[in-house]
Amino acid sequence: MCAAPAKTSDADIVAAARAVIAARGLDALSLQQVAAAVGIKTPSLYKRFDDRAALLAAVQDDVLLELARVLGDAAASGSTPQDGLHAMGRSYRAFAATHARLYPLLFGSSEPSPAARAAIAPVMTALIALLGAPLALPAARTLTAFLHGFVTMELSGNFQMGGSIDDAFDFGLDAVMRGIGAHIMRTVS
Amino acid sequence: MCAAPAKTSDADIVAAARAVIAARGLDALSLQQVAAAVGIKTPSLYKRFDDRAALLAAVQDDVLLELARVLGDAAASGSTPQDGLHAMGRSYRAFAATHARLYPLLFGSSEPSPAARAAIAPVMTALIALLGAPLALPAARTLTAFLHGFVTMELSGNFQMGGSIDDAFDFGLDAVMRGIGAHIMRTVS
DNA sequence: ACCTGAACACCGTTCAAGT
DNA sequence: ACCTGAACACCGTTCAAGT
Repeated sequence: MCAAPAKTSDADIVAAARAVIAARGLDALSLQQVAAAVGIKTPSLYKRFDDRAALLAAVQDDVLLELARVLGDAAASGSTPQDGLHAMGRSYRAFAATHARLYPLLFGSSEPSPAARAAIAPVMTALIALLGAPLALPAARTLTAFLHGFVTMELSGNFQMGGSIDDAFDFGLDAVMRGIGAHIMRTVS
Repeated sequence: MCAAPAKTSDADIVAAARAVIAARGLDALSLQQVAAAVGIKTPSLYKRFDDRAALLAAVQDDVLLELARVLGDAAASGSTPQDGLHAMGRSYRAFAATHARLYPLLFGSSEPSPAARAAIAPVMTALIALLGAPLALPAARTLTAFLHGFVTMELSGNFQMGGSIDDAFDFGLDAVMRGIGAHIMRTVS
């Protein structure tokens, strides 16, 4: 029933694709390189992944799961929800810097994935503890929008007016955290 | 000296490329389509633009100049710097929604362009008036990071947890504005 | 069941040749 | 000066054929 033994595996292919993207960027990824890296020919990839987009989605999941672990660790490192959120914000930026060429992949596709849910879960948990359920969702969107926007612009070189980008991030993270907190103060009073 | 009269112009080519991207998206753009739209053959494009990237940069400039005008109008519509900034934030999101498939082009390249400077100029002016020069730069980066991140995630369909995205944007813009203001209050006191 | 060679329709880009 | 035909080196994808 198995005349041709498998030369590789789904996980090997994902790892090879991830390595190519990490080294040369998403645009430079070709299925030929991935196939060659795992020792098969290009058409064989289609036995395991529907198309290029499906392979990229698998790599995206792989990276998102790693991000979820990093953010979970950061959340656990804080003694208060505020501390945890601050640590997650800093870890997020550090993760993006470490995986600069992988990062654009994270927001490429739009289908809801368990990996994406896992990545935002610790943020939601901390915000629910801090602000309560009704405000946690818009607050999470505000925080993730800031983090994603900042990191994207930083990695793309879009901060071109000089000054310290580290300082801008610290300023911005503080401002967003305070803005979120100020809002609950005002609506509660 | 001019044996072959020009069938088209740089501006025509940029307009055609912009129209294709607006209709079908950046990934679907091919130089063949652009050339056909202006009535020439593909290789002729290389007499006017170095390569595909140069053409995209020209389209990016075209869109950025339009954005600069929209933001300038919004800034002028506010009677206070705060009002102007709020209006710019809302106009920015509206601009992105109207030009959804063009928007990803704006943050693609990283070379500093006069058009990009023109687009952020009204934001910087309002923030200098509001916070003073030293804080204006990190505040501008915080605000633009939030706006760009929010709009990117919204357009990519990355807000997948239900709830009103309009409400989240209003909440977030208020929070960021308040966070920026709160910071100056604290450092000034 | 997994892999491959060959083919298809497309890309961006170059360049000698036309007018 | 501007345009074109032909060619080049690449893509992603399909499919019949091998084992």
